[in-house]
Amino acid sequence: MYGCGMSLTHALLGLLAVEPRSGYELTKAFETDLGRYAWQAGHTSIYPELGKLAERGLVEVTAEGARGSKTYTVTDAGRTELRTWLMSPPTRQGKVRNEQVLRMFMLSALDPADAVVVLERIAVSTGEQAEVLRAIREQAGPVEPGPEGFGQLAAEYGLRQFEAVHTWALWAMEQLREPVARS
Amino acid sequence: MYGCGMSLTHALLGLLAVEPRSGYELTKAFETDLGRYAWQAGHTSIYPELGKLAERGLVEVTAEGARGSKTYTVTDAGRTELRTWLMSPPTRQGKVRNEQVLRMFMLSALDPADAVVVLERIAVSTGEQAEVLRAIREQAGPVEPGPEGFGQLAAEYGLRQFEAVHTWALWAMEQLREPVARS
DNA sequence: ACCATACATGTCAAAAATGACATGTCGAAA
DNA sequence: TTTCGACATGTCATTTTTGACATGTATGGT
Repeated sequence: MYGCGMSLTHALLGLLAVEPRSGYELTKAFETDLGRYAWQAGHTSIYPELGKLAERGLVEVTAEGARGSKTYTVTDAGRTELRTWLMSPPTRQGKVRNEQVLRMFMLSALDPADAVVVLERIAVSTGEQAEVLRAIREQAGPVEPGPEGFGQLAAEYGLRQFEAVHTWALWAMEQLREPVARS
Repeated sequence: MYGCGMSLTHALLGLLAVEPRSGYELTKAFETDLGRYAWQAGHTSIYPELGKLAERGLVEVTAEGARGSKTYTVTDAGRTELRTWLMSPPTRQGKVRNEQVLRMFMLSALDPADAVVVLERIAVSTGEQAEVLRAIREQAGPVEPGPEGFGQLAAEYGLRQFEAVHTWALWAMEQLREPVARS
């Protein structure tokens, strides 16, 4: 009976399924989009988890390089485990923790004037981040097959997410500024 | 020096700022939209946290009702703490953990045929959930001032989120089905 | 030769979260 | 009247996560 906090396990398995990497490289991956939108983790949880994964036979150390680096590769058992997780319908909804979204939900604790200030900041921030991703998309061109293509899928996901929050924030400000509509 | 996992603290403070509630009612609140999109927590973390909040003078027990229930009310200090948190610009990006989004990022570990199956499921699921929220919005009418109005803001946020993921999933399926565009 | 920086891995105590267990109340239906 | 389910609060051992600390290597600049 293994514990149920399997998400880090699968995040690691998923990254290694694309290509073998060292713990250090995996840590870097969590500092980009993956960690920003999907799942954050630091090296202090990644290294021990890699050890457990190796014990369970889901990954293997296939090379040791300079500066003591160890390259991990996913095994067949690991691939099976990952596919099972991805293909299984999410029975109970997965864990969700997002501090930014929490702030939005807590807006009701502010008076409307303060809420508008916070919404304004959200609108600016998401607008900028969407702009960055749009620029990246232009450079990349059409979606190609293979791992890079999948990366573009994730980037597009992030872009649409930011755009949605951006327009929502603008809409919400409008609602708060406009006094209640009279009949 | 208090720990830095302050999000549950502020979630509780924010809920109590709208109206006084018991631990049980707060737990229920985390089982709805708040827990689904923003921050999940069970009663086993809520009750101890309420105790700590009371110790720090941020909330008070203002009534004890039937079946041993205790109604907590936020104090002035609690309101100040909450406002400080909400109005402070998010210096380093907040913690993010979302199992669903993680699955989307890990799609690259599947072959395109399997990925399309998963995307299909996401599209159906988000489409349904968006439909539910749209129905709720129709019943509720225009956004009004006060706490209910803010609740509508959060609902609209959820709706737009689902719509964005829905159209993204459809788009992504299109990309995967269509073989690479020839020049 | 020295130094800063990025590379690279780890431990460990403390804090936080989870799941299992435990206890008891109140109202309504059978 | 008894039993069921919702109400209501809690503990506790285990697991998970974090932040601080610790160690050492290769590279490029000065």
